[in-house]
Amino acid sequence: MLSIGKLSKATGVKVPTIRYYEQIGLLPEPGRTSGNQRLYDRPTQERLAFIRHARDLGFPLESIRELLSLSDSPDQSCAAADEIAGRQLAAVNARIARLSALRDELERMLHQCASGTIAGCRVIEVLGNHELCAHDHREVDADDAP
Amino acid sequence: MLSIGKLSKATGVKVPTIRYYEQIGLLPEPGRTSGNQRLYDRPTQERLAFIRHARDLGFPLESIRELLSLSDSPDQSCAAADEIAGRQLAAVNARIARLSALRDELERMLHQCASGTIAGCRVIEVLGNHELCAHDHREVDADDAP
DNA sequence: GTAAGTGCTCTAGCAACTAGAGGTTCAAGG
DNA sequence: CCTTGAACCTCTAGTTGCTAGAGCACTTAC
Repeated sequence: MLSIGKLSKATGVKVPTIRYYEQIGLLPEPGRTSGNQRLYDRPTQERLAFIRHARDLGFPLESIRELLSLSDSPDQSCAAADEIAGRQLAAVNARIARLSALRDELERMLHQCASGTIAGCRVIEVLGNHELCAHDHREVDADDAP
Repeated sequence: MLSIGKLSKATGVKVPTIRYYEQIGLLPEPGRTSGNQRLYDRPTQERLAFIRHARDLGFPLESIRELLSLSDSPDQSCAAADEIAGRQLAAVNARIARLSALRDELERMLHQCASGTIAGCRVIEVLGNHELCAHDHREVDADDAP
């Protein structure tokens, strides 16, 4: 049985994040010590490792919730799990495509800059005038800000 | 002079988003009609187009704020603008690298799946056990969920 | 004149956490 | 045994970049 701090070190998930996962029902409410501190058993540790790994792979928490409930019923077909992973793969590919277009545009912008004053700065100019762009990077869906 | 709806159509920025930009000080408070409705002039329309374009390129609003204040002082060196764009390029490249690793891992996971039951599902198995991964996709920084 | 459409303000919500306040409990050293 | 400091507790609020909805006022076209 592990305290929340030990569990955090063991899985690489921060302490407040673990409590957050409990709050939203991804992790079960753990047992407590007499002094009301959380105590985690092995299965919960594995569950958290699963969540952590899926998050590392970019799965949203809602998908992880589905995957967890699938892994709780081992006799079902794994088609559902494949579908979730496939969706995630498609999303990742779309984001890569989008970001590649952005990278090209940013590089173009930077290469054109003669390092003069703002008045002639290509960076500012291109941002102000979409006509100066090589391609259309607007009409894609998701947010990609860091 | 444009109403907020017309401005929205002209720039492709949604009406509530325009009001939000005003609220956080990215756009100046516009004039109003006698009936208290916003009226936008040409410079503000250009400013919004600039914001929109920079957002499309993934710049965070804080960087856009800096870029806007730079573009207001045309005699300065554009080194600062270059630096911001360079930071954004670095961030985009990092995200592309990260996402490429994730894509590889997801593809590996999916290819290995024999489409049987959950009990033998590689997707679930790999997620539960990081040892089964080809490489380390964890230690990178930003969040990449869609 | 009236009805549809557009505008107004305000509050609350989304993902997925993170940070802080203000207090309790545990573990190790003396 | 007692103290000290780290780790724990709950709760609220903030982050980013919007989006949705309630409940009104105004404008425009017929």
